[in-house]
Amino acid sequence: MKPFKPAPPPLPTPAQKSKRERILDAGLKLFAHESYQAVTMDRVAQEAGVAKGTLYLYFPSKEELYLGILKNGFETVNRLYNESVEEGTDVRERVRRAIAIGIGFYSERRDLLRLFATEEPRMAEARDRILRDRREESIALYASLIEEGQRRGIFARCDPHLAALMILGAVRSVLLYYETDRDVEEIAHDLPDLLLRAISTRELETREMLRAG
Amino acid sequence: MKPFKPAPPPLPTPAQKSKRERILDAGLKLFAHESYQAVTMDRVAQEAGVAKGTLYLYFPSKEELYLGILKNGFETVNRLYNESVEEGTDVRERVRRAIAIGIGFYSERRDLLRLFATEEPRMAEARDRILRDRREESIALYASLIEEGQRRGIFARCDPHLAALMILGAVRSVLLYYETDRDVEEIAHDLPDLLLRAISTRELETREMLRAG
Amino acid sequence: MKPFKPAPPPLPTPAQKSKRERILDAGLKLFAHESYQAVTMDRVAQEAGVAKGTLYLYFPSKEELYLGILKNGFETVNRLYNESVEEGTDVRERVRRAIAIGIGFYSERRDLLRLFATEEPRMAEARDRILRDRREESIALYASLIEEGQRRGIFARCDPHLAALMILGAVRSVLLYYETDRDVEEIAHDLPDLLLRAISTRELETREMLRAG
Amino acid sequence: MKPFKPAPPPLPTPAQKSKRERILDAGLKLFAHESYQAVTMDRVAQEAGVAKGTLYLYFPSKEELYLGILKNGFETVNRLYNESVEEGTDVRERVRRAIAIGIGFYSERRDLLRLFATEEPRMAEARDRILRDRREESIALYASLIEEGQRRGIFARCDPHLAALMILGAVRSVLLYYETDRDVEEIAHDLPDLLLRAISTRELETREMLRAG
DNA sequence: CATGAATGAGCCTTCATTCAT
DNA sequence: TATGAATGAAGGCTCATTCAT
Repeated sequence: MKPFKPAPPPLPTPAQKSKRERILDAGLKLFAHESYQAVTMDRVAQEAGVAKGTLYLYFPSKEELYLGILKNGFETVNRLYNESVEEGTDVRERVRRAIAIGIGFYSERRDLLRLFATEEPRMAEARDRILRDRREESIALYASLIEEGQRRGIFARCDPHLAALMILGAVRSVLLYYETDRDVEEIAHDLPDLLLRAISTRELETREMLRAG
Repeated sequence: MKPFKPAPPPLPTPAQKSKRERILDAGLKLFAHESYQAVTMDRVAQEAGVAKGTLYLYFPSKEELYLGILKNGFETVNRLYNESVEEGTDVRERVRRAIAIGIGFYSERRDLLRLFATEEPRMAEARDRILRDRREESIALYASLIEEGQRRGIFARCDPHLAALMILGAVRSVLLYYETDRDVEEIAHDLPDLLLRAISTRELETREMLRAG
Repeated sequence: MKPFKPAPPPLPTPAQKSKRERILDAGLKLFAHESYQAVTMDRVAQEAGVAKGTLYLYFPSKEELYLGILKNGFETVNRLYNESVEEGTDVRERVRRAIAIGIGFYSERRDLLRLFATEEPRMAEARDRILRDRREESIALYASLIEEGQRRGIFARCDPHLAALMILGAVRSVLLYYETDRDVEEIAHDLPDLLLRAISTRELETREMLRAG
Repeated sequence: MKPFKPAPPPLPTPAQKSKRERILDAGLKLFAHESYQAVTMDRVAQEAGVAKGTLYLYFPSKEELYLGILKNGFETVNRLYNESVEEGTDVRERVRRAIAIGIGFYSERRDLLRLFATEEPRMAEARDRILRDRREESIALYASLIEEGQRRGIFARCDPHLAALMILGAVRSVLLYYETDRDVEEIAHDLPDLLLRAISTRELETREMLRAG
């Protein structure tokens, strides 16, 4: 998958970032590629360019550092996500956009994706809860969109919860494992297509097909 | 999700199993629920009912034990999977069956599912390779089925690789997170329905709909 | 033991005290109740209401801070002790007064008592020396009083050094562990009685008893 | 103070002792001379001639190791003390013997003495409780002897609790600080003399003096 | 084959001390 | 003087691995 924007806007150089940000960045980079236990505080400190003790000025423990990274990631996601959302369009378009935004967003933030996607079993109560909450939020979003579409006769009768899980799983899977040269924009177009066909009523689909020629 | 078969065929009791099997079982049970690093050789030994030193008679290291569990799991999967496959039916039916078998199989083997689904990042070269190989095998299976269907005009024009990832991701997602009272058989029916609609040509679908009434 | 004076004369409020005094007070309070190593410079600074760096403006190290507290304590003891001493009375009375003053003094200064009484072994050469010097000073005081009494035939023949240690140990023990509702004044009367009987000649004692009734 | 027995019976060589005993011995030696926090597990291990991990096979934590040493010490004390006690003699003799035994016992076990005598503030709830219990046991012993003596008219009217503390404090003080060339046996004779005179009735004393010449 | 006591490298965390402001 | 963020050496504890029995 080719990244959405080959050249991201120049980020502030490390020197401009706060220590806290440097630590969060360093942690994200490491935790995204290695298991919780495999990442040592020594290496986080080294990667962040600070002394080990400094980590503990900002986070009381490794556990809290990890959770801090997670929470920080979610805040980023939510902020950027909310900026991208447009209301008012029809349900099919909103589903399409939700999927496309997700793909575009994470394709630029591989580390965040890996962090969230990692199913590290029972790392900690707190971590599990955060991830679970996040997941359920997403499921609820898709499920409610689907229910709305069903009420309007646009989406076929099916278990909205099941369909929502299908969508989420498909997106995750493609983001993590789709190794290809195709542009992200294309994927962000094709995958929603596939998924929308799965849940749309035939009637509508057929009509669309006819319209499209 | 209600389990497929409430009473599985009586497995050999621990006493009848070889030491190696007891160790593999114990390891699976533990690694499925806790991170690699959180599982200690002490606890594996205790769970298996053998002395710690004995583990090293069968596996040269913790790493190899983990890989052994993984490999053993795949052998089980492959053996049982192959027993279930029936050739000759049409492509749509084969896709449906592949999905349904996957759901049925793993819904009875939660530990195995968790072990495979756990994306423990970069635990080790070897481990990653095994999981990746496994995944690519599955992708290839679905992709080739889809290509076949496309050649026969049953499946719509789409990127078979992308569609295969969609299917795998959807199945994984539903298996891991679909918390419901519905029977597994129902899920194993509904999810393939959704997924097949995503990839089937409209013409066929419409015809089917008409046929179905 | 009930304190000697329920309401001590109003001490200068923290605001009036110099930084150095505030640090010494804070340190005394903490070191009296926790081991040297358990007291952190952070907490001393917090308790004193100054920044951590400020501690190092007044004391070059934690060790020196501790010694400073010790020395300051001894200066206080000596100053107040000297104020209380009255010369000229007979030996028995001077022994009695020495004991009583010690009891009265420390019963009002529990923190100081705890600090001196704490036998933190080998904390440091310097500290040990200070405490040892202090102890030997006290021993010498009592021993010389006893010797004087022996010369005058008032005290029985015994090892003055041994008797001095007995007195000091008894006072320390009672101050630290005598948990009772009796007034300190009573203790400061009864304990010297006991100790004086231990060292006085029988003849004298008997005579006194007769005199007392 | 010259030790009671210059040549103790040949102790089992380190090789004969169990690992647990070696660890307890090493710990006692270190904790007796340095504060709890100043003693590192590394040094205990080195002193005991075992690897650091081995300590944790026998004691779950440094804290428990310390308490183990304390408890072990008390068991030793109690066992040997009980062996030395002779009943039936008169109260004065029993007090004298109690003191003398204590002096003799600890003069041979300086490390144990230092460990018990160390007033390390608030090291831990558990430790404090053990030492306090121990102390109160001793106090109770002496107090009850004194009360018995008072009932029989042998001891003078005084606060038995106060007198008990005097005795304990005196013994502690002499054991810890009496640096002299005199034999322990002599001390073990002289100190009880002093202390008994403090609590005995004059009448009796006078009679004794007359008897003695 | 089987055992489990012993080992010691490695990690999280603390805290005395420094120094730029 | 005063501050407090930053440092990094050191300590308690874990656990994979070994090996004598």
